[in-house]
Amino acid sequence: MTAGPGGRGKRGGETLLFLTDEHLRKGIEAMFFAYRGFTADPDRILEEHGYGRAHHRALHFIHRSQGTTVNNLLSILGVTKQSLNRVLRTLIDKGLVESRVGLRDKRERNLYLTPQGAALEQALSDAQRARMRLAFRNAGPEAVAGFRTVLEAMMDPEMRRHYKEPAEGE
Amino acid sequence: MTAGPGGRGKRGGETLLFLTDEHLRKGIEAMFFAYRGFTADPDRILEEHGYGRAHHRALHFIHRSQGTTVNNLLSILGVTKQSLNRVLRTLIDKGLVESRVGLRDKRERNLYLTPQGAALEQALSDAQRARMRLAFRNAGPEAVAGFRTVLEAMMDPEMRRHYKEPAEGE
DNA sequence: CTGGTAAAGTCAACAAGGCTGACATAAAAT
DNA sequence: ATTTTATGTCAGCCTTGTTGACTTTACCAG
Repeated sequence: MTAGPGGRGKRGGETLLFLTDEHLRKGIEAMFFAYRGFTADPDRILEEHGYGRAHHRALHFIHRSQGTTVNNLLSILGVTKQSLNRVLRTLIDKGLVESRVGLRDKRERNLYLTPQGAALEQALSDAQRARMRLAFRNAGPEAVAGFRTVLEAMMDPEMRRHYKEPAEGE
Repeated sequence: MTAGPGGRGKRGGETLLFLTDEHLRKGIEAMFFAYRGFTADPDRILEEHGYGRAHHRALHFIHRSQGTTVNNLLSILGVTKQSLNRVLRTLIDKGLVESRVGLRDKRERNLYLTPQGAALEQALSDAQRARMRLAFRNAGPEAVAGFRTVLEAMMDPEMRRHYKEPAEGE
């Protein structure tokens, strides 16, 4: 039905793409299985501490942009504030995250990792990076570049923005 | 504001392969954001029909290997039989999947998509393939090869087996 | 034939993490 | 002075994962 032939006669040096449904199905399954591997190691660590994947995501993005606001985190994570709040509350209660009243705007809360929170984030991302480092090394530099290029093309534009501008500049 | 405090410099041990922590972090975020895009389109369709992502996965792998057994599906999906059964039951009740008693082994159930199930699977994978096709086309053939190589290296070995041997040959 | 094992299905209870809706407070903006 | 914004919270619901216990049916080995 959807047997669209690849970019036949692509301009420039681009060779023709062989985009059969079968080819694309393999790509789909690759995403599925690889994502499982991608989350497996952190998941194991999180479980030991009684946290979940949602906590990992919050820790990650707070670490990436220390001092970020709740609203910014919401738009990156794409969940409701009630959902994020449940996670954030436990992180704050357990002393992994600190919430400081905003300086310019006192309605905002600026989020920071405490030393304890930074330690867990470190452990999680060490585990995740270890697997990715191995994968990258086995695949080689060109494959890595291709990997990044395709993933970026697969993002929603909104998310691509968050990806390319890690800062909370506004 | 882009650089957090104490950003562990770009002096990882393996500088030779440019695998800095920063580089790896970008890879991690690429996976996160891209996976969201990857599931976004099917999710929308599923919601209209009152199904969830778990139903999609079941439909996908039954489609891929028509006649597969419940046990095989369990090992691919990596969930408990109670969890799968809940999903499978609704798919069978709603007439999307047919469960036939095994021929060689009557304890087994061989799973097939009904015309109705095949139609939904088609709609879902059309949507998912459309996005992937665009991403592949924009990225070019070399990037696609790299993408596949890295993802495969990121899978757990067990899952790599399921990935490379789509049949249920055991 | 019989006892053990395997495949599938089911019930019950629970947890994580999404969601909606309603509402409260403080601070900023108009 | 009023409205809007940022945050937080309560309550309830849904999906999808988990454990544990148990049943039925069928295969298989002794």
